[in-house]
Amino acid sequence: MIRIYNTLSQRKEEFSPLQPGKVRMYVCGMTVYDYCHLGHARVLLAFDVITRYLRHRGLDVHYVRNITDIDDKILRRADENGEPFTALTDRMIDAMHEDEQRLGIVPPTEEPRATAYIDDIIRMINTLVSKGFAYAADNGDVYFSVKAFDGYGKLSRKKLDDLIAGARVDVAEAKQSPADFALWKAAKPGEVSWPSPWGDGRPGWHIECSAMSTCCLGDTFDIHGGGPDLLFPHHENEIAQSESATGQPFAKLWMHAGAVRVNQEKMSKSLGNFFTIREILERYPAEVVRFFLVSSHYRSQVDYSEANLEEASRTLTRLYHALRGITPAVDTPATEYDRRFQEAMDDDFNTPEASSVLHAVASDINLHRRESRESDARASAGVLVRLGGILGLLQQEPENFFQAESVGDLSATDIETLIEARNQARKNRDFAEADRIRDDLAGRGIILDDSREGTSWRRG
RNA sequence: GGCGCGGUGGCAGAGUGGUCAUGCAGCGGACUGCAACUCCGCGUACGCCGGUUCGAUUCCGACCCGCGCCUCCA
Repeated sequence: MIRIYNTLSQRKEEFSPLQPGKVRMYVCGMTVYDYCHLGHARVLLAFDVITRYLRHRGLDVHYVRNITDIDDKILRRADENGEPFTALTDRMIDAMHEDEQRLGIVPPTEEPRATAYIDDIIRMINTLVSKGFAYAADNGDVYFSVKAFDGYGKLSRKKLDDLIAGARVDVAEAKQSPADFALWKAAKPGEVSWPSPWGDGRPGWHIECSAMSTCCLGDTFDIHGGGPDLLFPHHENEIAQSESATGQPFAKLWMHAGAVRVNQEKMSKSLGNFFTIREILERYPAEVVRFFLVSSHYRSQVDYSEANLEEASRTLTRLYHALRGITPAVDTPATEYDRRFQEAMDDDFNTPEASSVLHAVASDINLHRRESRESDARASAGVLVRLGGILGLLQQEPENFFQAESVGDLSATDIETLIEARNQARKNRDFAEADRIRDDLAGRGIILDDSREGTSWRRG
Protein backbone atom coordinates (compact mmCIF):
# COMPACT_ATOMS: atom_id res chain seq x y z
CA MET A 1 0.00 0.00 0.00
CA ILE A 2 1.44 3.30 -1.10
CA ARG A 3 0.75 6.36 1.01
CA ILE A 4 1.26 9.86 -0.34
CA TYR A 5 1.04 13.22 1.38
CA ASN A 6 -1.73 15.31 -0.15
CA THR A 7 -1.35 19.07 0.17
CA LEU A 8 -5.11 19.38 -0.23
CA SER A 9 -5.94 17.31 2.87
CA GLN A 10 -2.65 18.01 4.65
CA ARG A 11 -2.16 14.36 5.43
CA LYS A 12 -0.80 11.16 4.00
CA GLU A 13 -3.45 9.25 2.12
CA GLU A 14 -3.64 5.75 0.82
CA PHE A 15 -3.00 5.97 -2.90
CA SER A 16 -5.55 4.33 -5.12
CA PRO A 17 -5.59 5.44 -8.74
CA LEU A 18 -8.91 6.40 -10.28
CA GLN A 19 -8.35 3.71 -12.86
CA PRO A 20 -6.76 0.63 -11.30
CA GLY A 21 -3.21 0.09 -12.44
CA LYS A 22 -2.95 3.43 -14.18
CA VAL A 23 -1.67 6.73 -12.82
CA ARG A 24 -2.38 10.02 -14.50
CA MET A 25 0.00 12.68 -13.28
CA TYR A 26 0.52 16.30 -14.29
CA VAL A 27 3.47 18.39 -13.14
CA CYS A 28 3.96 22.07 -13.83
CA GLY A 29 7.08 22.40 -15.89
CA MET A 30 9.30 25.23 -16.92
CA THR A 31 8.70 28.68 -18.25
CA VAL A 32 11.40 28.66 -20.88
CA TYR A 33 12.97 32.11 -20.77
CA ASP A 34 16.26 31.11 -19.10
CA TYR A 35 18.35 28.08 -18.15
CA CYS A 36 16.95 25.72 -15.55
CA HIS A 37 18.19 26.28 -12.02
CA LEU A 38 18.61 24.17 -8.94
CA GLY A 39 14.99 24.62 -7.89
CA HIS A 40 13.89 23.16 -11.20
CA ALA A 41 16.30 20.29 -10.65
CA ARG A 42 14.62 19.53 -7.35
CA VAL A 43 11.18 19.28 -8.89
CA LEU A 44 12.46 17.38 -11.89
CA LEU A 45 14.27 14.87 -9.70
CA ALA A 46 11.46 14.52 -7.17
CA PHE A 47 8.93 13.56 -9.82
CA ASP A 48 11.50 11.49 -11.64
CA VAL A 49 11.95 9.31 -8.56
CA ILE A 50 8.20 9.23 -7.98
CA THR A 51 7.59 8.12 -11.55
CA ARG A 52 10.34 5.50 -11.40
CA TYR A 53 9.01 4.10 -8.16
CA LEU A 54 5.35 3.97 -9.20
CA ARG A 55 6.41 2.16 -12.37
CA HIS A 56 8.57 -0.18 -10.32
CA ARG A 57 5.44 -0.98 -8.31
CA GLY A 58 3.77 -2.05 -11.53
CA LEU A 59 1.70 1.04 -12.21
CA ASP A 60 1.30 2.43 -15.70
CA VAL A 61 2.21 6.07 -15.20
CA HIS A 62 1.10 8.64 -17.73
CA TYR A 63 3.30 11.57 -16.83
CA VAL A 64 2.54 14.95 -18.37
CA ARG A 65 4.84 17.89 -17.79
CA ASN A 66 4.07 21.07 -19.64
CA ILE A 67 6.23 23.77 -21.12
CA THR A 68 5.13 27.37 -20.76
CA ASP A 69 6.42 28.90 -23.96
CA ILE A 70 4.44 32.14 -24.00
CA ASP A 71 4.50 34.55 -21.10
CA ASP A 72 5.53 38.09 -20.02
CA LYS A 73 9.03 37.10 -19.02
CA ILE A 74 9.61 35.31 -22.30
CA LEU A 75 8.48 38.28 -24.34
CA ARG A 76 10.55 40.69 -22.29
CA ARG A 77 13.68 38.56 -22.56
CA ALA A 78 13.25 37.99 -26.30
CA ASP A 79 12.80 41.71 -26.71
CA GLU A 80 15.99 42.42 -24.75
CA ASN A 81 17.85 39.91 -26.88
CA GLY A 82 16.34 41.33 -30.04
CA GLU A 83 15.16 37.94 -31.24
CA PRO A 84 11.80 36.36 -32.00
CA PHE A 85 10.37 34.78 -28.86
CA THR A 86 10.27 31.38 -30.54
CA ALA A 87 14.03 31.52 -31.09
CA LEU A 88 14.47 32.05 -27.36
CA THR A 89 12.03 29.35 -26.33
CA ASP A 90 13.40 26.80 -28.82
CA ARG A 91 16.89 27.36 -27.51
CA MET A 92 15.85 27.10 -23.88
CA ILE A 93 13.82 23.97 -24.50
CA ASP A 94 16.85 22.33 -26.09
CA ALA A 95 18.98 23.38 -23.13
CA MET A 96 16.38 22.04 -20.72
CA HIS A 97 16.33 18.67 -22.45
CA GLU A 98 20.09 18.57 -22.32
CA ASP A 99 20.08 19.31 -18.58
CA GLU A 100 17.45 16.66 -17.97
CA GLN A 101 19.37 14.11 -19.93
CA ARG A 102 22.53 14.79 -17.99
CA LEU A 103 20.64 14.42 -14.73
CA GLY A 104 19.19 11.14 -15.94
CA ILE A 105 15.60 12.33 -15.72
CA VAL A 106 13.09 9.95 -17.29
CA PRO A 107 11.25 11.92 -19.97
CA PRO A 108 7.59 12.64 -19.36
CA THR A 109 5.09 10.70 -21.42
CA GLU A 110 3.85 13.94 -22.91
CA GLU A 111 5.32 17.41 -22.94
CA PRO A 112 2.64 19.79 -24.15
CA ARG A 113 3.56 23.35 -25.07
CA ALA A 114 1.16 26.17 -24.32
CA THR A 115 1.32 27.64 -27.82
CA ALA A 116 0.12 24.33 -29.24
CA TYR A 117 -3.01 24.47 -27.07
CA ILE A 118 -4.31 27.96 -27.83
CA ASP A 119 -7.57 26.60 -29.28
CA ASP A 120 -8.23 24.48 -26.22
CA ILE A 121 -7.40 27.38 -23.96
CA ILE A 122 -9.83 29.66 -25.78
CA ARG A 123 -12.48 26.97 -25.62
CA MET A 124 -12.06 26.66 -21.87
CA ILE A 125 -12.19 30.41 -21.34
CA ASN A 126 -15.32 30.49 -23.44
CA THR A 127 -16.92 27.87 -21.27
CA LEU A 128 -16.01 29.84 -18.16
CA VAL A 129 -17.47 33.04 -19.59
CA SER A 130 -20.68 31.34 -20.66
CA LYS A 131 -21.10 29.67 -17.27
CA GLY A 132 -20.65 33.00 -15.54
CA PHE A 133 -17.27 32.28 -13.94
CA ALA A 134 -15.40 34.78 -16.07
CA TYR A 135 -15.96 38.11 -17.69
CA ALA A 136 -14.46 40.17 -20.47
CA ALA A 137 -13.22 43.55 -19.30
CA ASP A 138 -13.29 46.74 -21.32
CA ASN A 139 -9.58 46.59 -22.04
CA GLY A 140 -9.81 43.27 -23.92
CA ASP A 141 -8.62 41.16 -20.99
CA VAL A 142 -10.73 38.30 -19.69
CA TYR A 143 -10.73 37.65 -15.94
CA PHE A 144 -11.79 34.80 -13.74
CA SER A 145 -14.24 35.92 -11.11
CA VAL A 146 -12.93 34.39 -7.95
CA LYS A 147 -16.07 34.97 -5.91
CA ALA A 148 -18.05 32.86 -8.41
CA PHE A 149 -16.18 29.73 -7.36
CA ASP A 150 -17.13 28.54 -3.88
CA GLY A 151 -14.09 26.39 -3.34
CA TYR A 152 -11.58 29.16 -3.84
CA GLY A 153 -8.82 28.87 -1.24
CA LYS A 154 -9.28 25.18 -0.45
CA LEU A 155 -5.74 24.26 -1.46
CA SER A 156 -3.80 27.19 -0.02
CA ARG A 157 -6.21 27.72 2.88
CA LYS A 158 -6.57 31.35 2.14
CA LYS A 159 -9.72 33.28 2.84
CA LEU A 160 -11.09 35.27 -0.01
CA ASP A 161 -11.78 38.28 2.19
CA ASP A 162 -8.16 38.38 3.33
CA LEU A 163 -6.97 38.20 -0.24
CA ILE A 164 -9.17 41.04 -1.31
CA ALA A 165 -8.23 43.12 1.70
CA GLY A 166 -4.54 42.42 1.24
CA ALA A 167 -4.41 42.89 -2.51
CA ARG A 168 -2.58 45.82 -3.96
CA VAL A 169 -4.71 48.35 -5.67
CA ASP A 170 -3.58 48.61 -9.26
CA VAL A 171 -3.92 51.74 -11.24
CA ALA A 172 -6.34 51.49 -14.14
CA GLU A 173 -7.68 48.26 -12.76
CA ALA A 174 -10.05 46.51 -15.08
CA LYS A 175 -10.87 43.74 -12.62
CA GLN A 176 -14.16 43.62 -10.78
CA SER A 177 -12.39 42.35 -7.70
CA PRO A 178 -8.70 42.61 -6.80
CA ALA A 179 -8.47 38.83 -6.33
CA ASP A 180 -9.62 38.11 -9.89
CA PHE A 181 -6.94 36.94 -12.27
CA ALA A 182 -6.38 37.09 -16.01
CA LEU A 183 -7.38 34.23 -18.30
CA TRP A 184 -6.70 36.12 -21.50
CA LYS A 185 -4.46 39.13 -21.95
CA ALA A 186 -5.16 41.61 -24.72
CA ALA A 187 -2.19 42.12 -27.02
CA LYS A 188 -0.17 45.27 -26.67
CA PRO A 189 0.88 46.91 -29.96
CA GLY A 190 3.49 44.86 -31.79
CA GLU A 191 3.17 41.94 -29.39
CA VAL A 192 2.68 38.38 -30.57
CA SER A 193 -0.97 37.41 -30.38
CA TRP A 194 -3.65 34.95 -31.32
CA PRO A 195 -7.19 35.82 -32.42
CA SER A 196 -9.98 35.17 -29.95
CA PRO A 197 -13.63 36.09 -29.37
CA TRP A 198 -12.35 38.91 -27.13
CA GLY A 199 -9.85 40.25 -29.60
CA ASP A 200 -6.23 39.47 -30.26
CA GLY A 201 -4.22 38.42 -27.26
CA ARG A 202 -2.55 35.57 -25.46
CA PRO A 203 -3.45 33.23 -22.62
CA GLY A 204 -2.80 33.93 -18.96
CA TRP A 205 -0.42 31.61 -17.18
CA HIS A 206 -2.86 29.69 -15.00
CA ILE A 207 -5.33 28.76 -17.73
CA GLU A 208 -2.61 27.07 -19.78
CA CYS A 209 -2.14 24.39 -17.18
CA SER A 210 -5.86 23.85 -16.72
CA ALA A 211 -6.30 23.39 -20.44
CA MET A 212 -3.27 21.20 -21.04
CA SER A 213 -3.87 18.96 -18.05
CA THR A 214 -7.51 18.28 -18.88
CA CYS A 215 -6.73 17.81 -22.57
CA CYS A 216 -3.99 15.29 -21.86
CA LEU A 217 -5.43 13.54 -18.82
CA GLY A 218 -9.17 14.21 -18.64
CA ASP A 219 -11.30 16.32 -16.30
CA THR A 220 -10.22 14.38 -13.22
CA PHE A 221 -6.85 12.77 -12.74
CA ASP A 222 -4.72 11.32 -9.97
CA ILE A 223 -1.78 13.54 -9.15
CA HIS A 224 -0.91 17.15 -9.76
CA GLY A 225 2.54 18.26 -8.74
CA GLY A 226 4.87 21.21 -8.85
CA GLY A 227 7.25 23.45 -7.01
CA PRO A 228 6.47 24.81 -3.56
CA ASP A 229 5.88 28.35 -4.67
CA LEU A 230 3.23 27.34 -7.18
CA LEU A 231 0.78 26.37 -4.49
CA PHE A 232 -0.59 29.87 -4.47
CA PRO A 233 -1.79 31.40 -6.65
CA HIS A 234 -1.05 29.08 -9.57
CA HIS A 235 -2.47 25.81 -8.31
CA GLU A 236 -5.32 27.43 -6.45
CA ASN A 237 -6.29 29.16 -9.68
CA GLU A 238 -6.01 25.97 -11.69
CA ILE A 239 -8.50 24.30 -9.39
CA ALA A 240 -10.89 27.22 -9.70
CA GLN A 241 -10.68 27.25 -13.50
CA SER A 242 -10.85 23.54 -14.09
CA GLU A 243 -13.57 22.67 -11.64
CA SER A 244 -15.68 25.61 -12.77
CA ALA A 245 -15.27 24.69 -16.42
CA THR A 246 -15.81 20.94 -16.17
CA GLY A 247 -18.04 20.72 -13.11
CA GLN A 248 -15.86 17.80 -12.05
CA PRO A 249 -13.25 17.43 -9.32
CA PHE A 250 -9.80 18.30 -10.67
CA ALA A 251 -6.71 16.50 -9.35
CA LYS A 252 -7.26 14.05 -6.48
CA LEU A 253 -3.83 14.50 -5.00
CA TRP A 254 -1.60 17.55 -4.86
CA MET A 255 2.11 17.09 -4.35
CA HIS A 256 4.64 19.83 -3.72
CA ALA A 257 8.41 19.55 -3.57
CA GLY A 258 10.40 21.39 -0.90
CA ALA A 259 12.34 24.56 -1.52
CA VAL A 260 16.05 24.76 -2.25
CA ARG A 261 18.19 27.21 -0.33
CA VAL A 262 21.80 28.08 -0.98
CA ASN A 263 24.14 28.43 1.99
CA GLN A 264 21.15 28.97 4.25
CA GLU A 265 19.79 31.77 2.13
CA LYS A 266 16.94 31.98 -0.28
CA MET A 267 18.21 31.42 -3.77
CA SER A 268 17.77 34.61 -5.73
CA LYS A 269 19.43 36.56 -8.47
CA SER A 270 19.85 39.63 -6.30
CA LEU A 271 21.83 37.69 -3.69
CA GLY A 272 24.09 36.36 -6.41
CA ASN A 273 23.58 32.79 -5.27
CA PHE A 274 21.55 31.63 -8.20
CA PHE A 275 22.80 28.38 -9.68
CA THR A 276 21.77 26.89 -12.97
CA ILE A 277 21.84 23.15 -13.47
CA ARG A 278 24.63 23.46 -15.99
CA GLU A 279 26.78 25.50 -13.62
CA ILE A 280 26.39 22.87 -10.94
CA LEU A 281 27.18 20.06 -13.34
CA GLU A 282 30.50 21.73 -14.08
CA ARG A 283 31.40 21.29 -10.45
CA TYR A 284 29.82 17.99 -9.48
CA PRO A 285 28.93 14.80 -11.31
CA ALA A 286 25.24 14.51 -12.08
CA GLU A 287 24.91 11.43 -9.93
CA VAL A 288 26.27 13.29 -6.92
CA VAL A 289 23.66 15.99 -7.42
CA ARG A 290 20.97 13.34 -7.67
CA PHE A 291 22.26 11.56 -4.59
CA PHE A 292 22.35 14.82 -2.65
CA LEU A 293 18.73 15.55 -3.47
CA VAL A 294 17.60 11.99 -2.82
CA SER A 295 19.29 12.11 0.60
CA SER A 296 16.52 14.28 1.94
CA HIS A 297 12.81 13.83 1.66
CA TYR A 298 11.21 15.41 -1.41
CA ARG A 299 8.99 17.65 0.71
CA SER A 300 11.69 19.00 2.99
CA GLN A 301 13.74 22.06 2.36
CA VAL A 302 17.32 21.38 1.26
CA ASP A 303 20.37 23.54 1.55
CA TYR A 304 22.76 23.55 -1.36
CA SER A 305 26.30 24.12 -0.17
CA GLU A 306 29.73 22.92 -1.07
CA ALA A 307 30.02 21.00 2.20
CA ASN A 308 26.74 19.19 1.58
CA LEU A 309 27.64 18.27 -1.98
CA GLU A 310 31.09 17.08 -0.93
CA GLU A 311 29.49 14.88 1.68
CA ALA A 312 27.08 13.47 -0.87
CA SER A 313 30.05 12.72 -3.07
CA ARG A 314 31.90 10.87 -0.31
CA THR A 315 28.83 8.88 0.60
CA LEU A 316 28.14 7.87 -2.97
CA THR A 317 31.79 6.90 -3.28
CA ARG A 318 31.32 4.42 -0.46
CA LEU A 319 28.44 2.80 -2.32
CA TYR A 320 30.40 2.51 -5.54
CA HIS A 321 33.37 1.16 -3.60
CA ALA A 322 31.22 -1.74 -2.50
CA LEU A 323 30.40 -2.53 -6.12
CA ARG A 324 33.92 -2.17 -7.39
CA GLY A 325 35.38 -5.24 -9.05
CA ILE A 326 32.23 -7.31 -8.67
CA THR A 327 29.92 -8.54 -11.37
CA PRO A 328 26.48 -8.10 -9.83
CA ALA A 329 24.27 -11.13 -10.09
CA VAL A 330 21.16 -10.69 -12.19
CA ASP A 331 17.69 -11.83 -11.18
CA THR A 332 18.61 -12.12 -7.52
CA PRO A 333 15.49 -13.14 -5.59
CA ALA A 334 13.84 -10.42 -3.52
CA THR A 335 15.41 -10.04 -0.11
CA GLU A 336 14.60 -8.52 3.25
CA TYR A 337 16.33 -5.41 1.93
CA ASP A 338 13.93 -5.17 -0.98
CA ARG A 339 11.10 -5.37 1.52
CA ARG A 340 12.55 -2.62 3.71
CA PHE A 341 13.28 -0.47 0.71
CA GLN A 342 9.73 -0.84 -0.54
CA GLU A 343 8.31 -0.15 2.88
CA ALA A 344 10.26 3.10 3.02
CA MET A 345 9.29 4.17 -0.47
CA ASP A 346 5.65 3.20 0.02
CA ASP A 347 5.56 5.69 2.86
CA ASP A 348 5.38 8.89 0.85
CA PHE A 349 8.58 8.15 -1.06
CA ASN A 350 10.90 8.19 1.92
CA THR A 351 14.15 8.22 -0.01
CA PRO A 352 16.44 8.94 2.99
CA GLU A 353 15.14 5.82 4.69
CA ALA A 354 15.43 3.90 1.42
CA SER A 355 19.01 4.98 0.97
CA SER A 356 19.87 3.74 4.46
CA VAL A 357 18.86 0.33 3.10
CA LEU A 358 21.35 0.84 0.29
CA HIS A 359 24.06 1.31 2.90
CA ALA A 360 23.05 -1.84 4.70
CA VAL A 361 23.37 -3.80 1.47
CA ALA A 362 26.75 -2.20 0.77
CA SER A 363 27.97 -3.29 4.21
CA ASP A 364 26.87 -6.81 3.42
CA ILE A 365 28.80 -6.80 0.17
CA ASN A 366 31.94 -5.55 1.91
CA LEU A 367 31.64 -8.19 4.58
CA HIS A 368 31.02 -11.02 2.11
CA ARG A 369 33.97 -9.88 0.12
CA ARG A 370 36.26 -9.59 3.09
CA GLU A 371 35.36 -13.13 4.04
CA SER A 372 35.76 -14.36 0.46
CA ARG A 373 32.16 -15.33 -0.13
CA GLU A 374 32.21 -14.35 -3.79
CA SER A 375 28.78 -15.55 -4.84
CA ASP A 376 27.14 -13.94 -1.82
CA ALA A 377 28.94 -10.71 -2.68
CA ARG A 378 27.69 -10.89 -6.26
CA ALA A 379 24.15 -11.59 -5.10
CA SER A 380 24.20 -8.63 -2.72
CA ALA A 381 25.68 -6.45 -5.43
CA GLY A 382 22.76 -7.44 -7.63
CA VAL A 383 20.38 -6.24 -4.93
CA LEU A 384 22.26 -2.97 -4.53
CA VAL A 385 22.21 -2.22 -8.23
CA ARG A 386 18.55 -3.14 -8.43
CA LEU A 387 17.48 -0.94 -5.52
CA GLY A 388 19.77 1.89 -6.56
CA GLY A 389 18.26 1.78 -10.01
CA ILE A 390 14.83 2.57 -8.62
CA LEU A 391 16.29 5.87 -7.45
CA GLY A 392 18.24 6.34 -10.66
CA LEU A 393 21.52 5.62 -8.87
CA LEU A 394 24.44 3.20 -9.14
CA GLN A 395 23.80 2.32 -12.76
CA GLN A 396 27.22 3.10 -14.15
CA GLU A 397 30.34 0.98 -14.01
CA PRO A 398 32.19 1.79 -10.78
CA GLU A 399 35.37 2.41 -12.76
CA ASN A 400 33.52 5.02 -14.82
CA PHE A 401 32.29 6.69 -11.69
CA PHE A 402 35.72 6.73 -10.07
CA GLN A 403 37.75 7.58 -13.08
CA ALA A 404 35.54 10.02 -14.97
CA GLU A 405 37.84 12.57 -16.45
CA SER A 406 37.51 16.29 -16.51
CA VAL A 407 39.63 18.58 -18.63
CA GLY A 408 43.27 18.95 -17.71
CA ASP A 409 43.35 15.77 -15.68
CA LEU A 410 46.03 13.15 -15.90
CA SER A 411 45.02 10.50 -18.41
CA ALA A 412 44.20 6.99 -17.30
CA THR A 413 47.23 5.63 -19.16
CA ASP A 414 49.59 8.01 -17.38
CA ILE A 415 48.12 7.07 -14.05
CA GLU A 416 48.45 3.38 -14.74
CA THR A 417 52.05 3.81 -15.80
CA LEU A 418 52.82 5.52 -12.50
CA ILE A 419 51.02 2.82 -10.56
CA GLU A 420 53.12 0.22 -12.34
CA ALA A 421 56.29 2.09 -11.40
CA ARG A 422 55.15 2.32 -7.81
CA ASN A 423 54.36 -1.37 -7.61
CA GLN A 424 57.76 -2.15 -9.00
CA ALA A 425 59.33 0.04 -6.32
CA ARG A 426 57.26 -1.72 -3.66
CA LYS A 427 58.42 -5.06 -4.96
CA ASN A 428 62.00 -3.82 -4.58
CA ARG A 429 61.07 -2.59 -1.12
CA ASP A 430 61.96 0.94 -2.17
CA PHE A 431 59.12 2.41 -0.10
CA ALA A 432 60.45 5.94 -0.27
CA GLU A 433 60.03 5.92 -4.04
CA ALA A 434 56.66 4.12 -3.80
CA ASP A 435 55.34 6.72 -1.35
CA ARG A 436 56.70 9.54 -3.45
CA ILE A 437 54.66 8.34 -6.43
CA ARG A 438 51.57 7.86 -4.30
CA ASP A 439 51.88 11.32 -2.75
CA ASP A 440 52.51 12.85 -6.13
CA LEU A 441 49.33 11.29 -7.48
CA ALA A 442 47.42 12.30 -4.36
CA GLY A 443 48.52 15.87 -4.96
CA ARG A 444 46.91 15.65 -8.39
CA GLY A 445 43.67 14.28 -6.99
CA ILE A 446 44.29 10.61 -7.60
CA ILE A 447 43.71 8.21 -4.72
CA LEU A 448 45.17 4.72 -4.81
CA ASP A 449 43.52 1.68 -3.30
CA ASP A 450 45.71 -1.40 -2.78
CA SER A 451 44.08 -4.78 -2.43
CA ARG A 452 44.93 -8.43 -2.85
CA GLU A 453 43.92 -8.19 -6.49
CA GLY A 454 46.22 -5.26 -7.15
CA THR A 455 46.06 -1.50 -7.11
CA SER A 456 43.05 0.47 -8.30
CA TRP A 457 42.63 4.22 -8.44
CA ARG A 458 39.99 6.92 -8.38
CA ARG A 459 39.71 10.61 -8.79
CA GLY A 460 39.00 12.11 -5.39
C1' G B 1 -0.76 40.48 10.00
C1' G B 2 -2.88 35.66 7.50
C1' C B 3 -1.82 30.48 5.98
C1' G B 4 1.65 26.50 6.18
C1' C B 5 6.25 23.76 7.49
C1' G B 6 10.15 22.82 10.78
C1' G B 7 13.61 22.90 15.29
C1' U B 8 17.14 15.47 16.47
C1' G B 9 24.24 13.93 18.56
C1' G B 10 30.30 18.11 15.43
C1' C B 11 27.55 18.15 10.45
C1' A B 12 23.75 16.05 7.03
C1' G B 13 19.27 13.52 7.76
C1' A B 14 15.18 9.53 8.95
C1' G B 15 12.08 7.72 12.66
C1' U B 16 9.47 5.96 17.04
C1' G B 17 5.09 6.25 23.25
C1' G B 18 9.36 2.01 26.49
C1' U B 19 16.54 -2.31 23.12
C1' C B 20 19.29 0.02 16.31
C1' A B 21 18.26 4.93 11.92
C1' U B 22 21.79 5.80 8.26
C1' G B 23 25.84 8.58 6.29
C1' C B 24 29.96 12.13 6.80
C1' A B 25 33.53 13.72 10.35
C1' G B 26 36.18 11.99 15.13
C1' C B 27 38.36 8.14 18.44
C1' G B 28 40.31 2.88 19.60
C1' G B 29 41.53 -1.90 17.37
C1' A B 30 42.28 -5.37 12.96
C1' C B 31 44.23 -5.41 7.93
C1' U B 32 48.66 -2.75 5.39
C1' G B 33 55.83 -1.96 4.36
C1' C B 34 53.23 2.77 5.80
C1' A B 35 48.66 4.61 4.12
C1' A B 36 43.98 4.45 1.55
C1' C B 37 39.82 1.04 1.13
C1' U B 38 37.42 -2.56 4.23
C1' C B 39 36.06 -4.94 8.90
C1' C B 40 35.14 -4.81 14.47
C1' G B 41 34.13 -1.46 18.42
C1' C B 42 33.18 3.64 20.80
C1' G B 43 31.22 8.42 21.81
C1' U B 44 27.84 12.63 21.77
C1' A B 45 20.61 13.73 20.59
C1' C B 46 15.87 14.79 20.31
C1' G B 47 14.53 24.00 21.14
C1' C B 48 12.11 25.63 26.03
C1' C B 49 8.18 25.16 29.85
C1' G B 50 3.99 22.72 31.46
C1' G B 51 0.30 18.56 30.83
C1' U B 52 -1.43 13.37 29.67
C1' U B 53 1.03 8.51 30.82
C1' C B 54 3.78 3.42 34.71
C1' G B 55 6.96 5.71 30.86
C1' A B 56 7.53 11.02 25.90
C1' U B 57 12.33 13.03 21.56
C1' U B 58 7.59 10.75 19.86
C1' C B 59 0.68 12.78 22.05
C1' C B 60 -1.63 17.78 23.91
C1' G B 61 -1.02 23.16 25.19
C1' A B 62 1.88 27.66 25.76
C1' C B 63 6.42 29.98 24.55
C1' C B 64 11.07 30.94 21.83
C1' C B 65 13.63 30.48 17.20
C1' G B 66 14.11 29.36 11.85
C1' C B 67 11.91 28.80 7.02
C1' G B 68 8.20 29.05 2.93
C1' C B 69 3.91 31.32 0.67
C1' C B 70 0.58 35.59 0.72
C1' U B 71 3.60 39.74 -6.07
C1' C B 72 6.52 36.93 -11.38
C1' C B 73 9.17 32.73 -9.29
C1' A B 74 10.15 25.35 -9.18
